Amino acid sequence: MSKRYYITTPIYYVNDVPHIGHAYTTIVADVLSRFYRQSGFETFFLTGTDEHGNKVLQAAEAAGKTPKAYADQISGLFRDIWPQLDVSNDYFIRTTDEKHQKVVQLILQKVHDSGDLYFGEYGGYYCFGCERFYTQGELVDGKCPDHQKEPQFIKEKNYFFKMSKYQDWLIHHIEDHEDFIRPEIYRNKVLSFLQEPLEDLCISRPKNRLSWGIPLPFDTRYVTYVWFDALINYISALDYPSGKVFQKFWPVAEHLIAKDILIPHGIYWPTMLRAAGISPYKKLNVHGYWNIKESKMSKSLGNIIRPLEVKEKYGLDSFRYFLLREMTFGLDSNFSEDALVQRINSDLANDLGNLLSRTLAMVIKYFGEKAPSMGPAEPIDEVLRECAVSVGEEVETSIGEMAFNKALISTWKLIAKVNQYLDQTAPWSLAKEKKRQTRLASVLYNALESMRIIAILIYPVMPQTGVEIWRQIGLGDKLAGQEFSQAKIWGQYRANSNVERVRALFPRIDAPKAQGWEE
RNA sequence: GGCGGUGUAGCUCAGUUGGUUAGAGCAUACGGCUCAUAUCCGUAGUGUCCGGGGUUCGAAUCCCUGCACCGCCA
Repeated sequence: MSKRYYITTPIYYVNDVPHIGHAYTTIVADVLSRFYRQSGFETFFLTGTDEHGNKVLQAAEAAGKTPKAYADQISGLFRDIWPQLDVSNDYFIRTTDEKHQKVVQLILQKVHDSGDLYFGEYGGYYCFGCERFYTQGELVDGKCPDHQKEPQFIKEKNYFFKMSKYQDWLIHHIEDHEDFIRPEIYRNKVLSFLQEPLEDLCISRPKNRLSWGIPLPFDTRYVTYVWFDALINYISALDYPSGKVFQKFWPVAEHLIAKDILIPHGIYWPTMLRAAGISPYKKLNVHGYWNIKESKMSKSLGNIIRPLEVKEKYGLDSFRYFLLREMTFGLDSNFSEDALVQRINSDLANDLGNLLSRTLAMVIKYFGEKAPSMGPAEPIDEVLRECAVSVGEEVETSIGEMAFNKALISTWKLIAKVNQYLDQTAPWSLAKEKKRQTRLASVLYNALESMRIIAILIYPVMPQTGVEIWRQIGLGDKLAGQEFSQAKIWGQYRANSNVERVRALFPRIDAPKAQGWEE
């Protein structure tokens, strides 16, 4: 079986503009797809927007627009931001796409035909703002906790999906597949949720109450509940049922989500797939939240981080590096400008940037832009080589485990090793001794060779920086085509390449450059 | 109220199935180098591992209990 990889982000709900949370999820997906592409996998990377439902309708009304026009606008914001963050998605799906709507109707019909949908009545307290029913216990002083409004008691007939029918199957599936939901903490949460009997899922909304949705194919008085609609994007984008892309990529599907949408992805979606006769996705990867100054990010606190503002101020690769280095996948992390500047100065400018700078400076000074060649290896060279090879393996393992911080820590172990190597071999001293020119060449070759490996290792996280290093050490512009495996083989750097010391990779940030967006 | 998580050096966090003087990075102090973005290398630390009790030859690690913060459910 050929190597394939399919990664999705959630489709983002268009009642909100892109913030750091969206950026994180999508950049992680980008890092993964770059890494797997680099490792010889045929990959498909999907993102998009979720556009139906009451909240969109309300936001549209508030903006004085039709829901479609409003959705077009916000969806456009998402579509346009990704290239600016070097996100290399293969496709962008919208739930208002005709192709998607048809698949939703197809699935609904299929599940209806097989008897897993039934028409029933439900009465309860309904908050129109939340577009959901509340139980008495959830209400605070009889009001919806989000909207501070009293929900109305409504009784209506709707279609229900027999989710409970698949409960036992799902429990067994999760128990039998250790990595189906990861990290483990979220797997346990889903399992504990499944300890209680599942209720059937209401999958319709009467049109007279909510018109902005996909009509049920078998009863046009109703539209589809947003989650039932949205989750299907993961297969409609692949041209389910007959698309070649679907055949190729669905068996290796991995979803990437934040913890707030664990239940729909961990429970609704696999049971829906089961009912529709489709195999479950392979893995659900769940990450935590970015807190801002120790508190939740929220519109009301006004502490929304705009990805493009961070990029503008500190550079894209610095931002991507920070996101991946700072968060332990699965746990919450803190975002602060101080921490970002700290990372930029110490990890990027001092360790990595300065390493490239000093290496190139010496090559040019002693060999005039023509990269030297490797001589006989001394013990200290062996130590460096072994470090590089093992770091390559560690990075590979860590990314496979979604441990991006560990992958970067390993890479920085190599960077530190090269700095130490230069210190111990002291090429500036060798340069003063005529007899030691061969050794001098060898030492600088090894430093350049290390930079070649480092460029490959950081490429998924920092594509521009990887390419920049590749270019400056004289290997051209084609880093993207390099196999990851080349990072684990020592001695691939081409002697006589024309090195070029263009500019500092990461300028130091001296003063607290800014107050600003996080206050 | 039920379930779960977290609480380790000034800061951010690692700590594998309980085992010798509890670790890393940053920040701090001192020393070295001078190729480099005043960068790099080396050395030095400091901790009632949230409190209390228990199991054990031995517990940050297991059990009970209390406190604080967080999350999910009701």
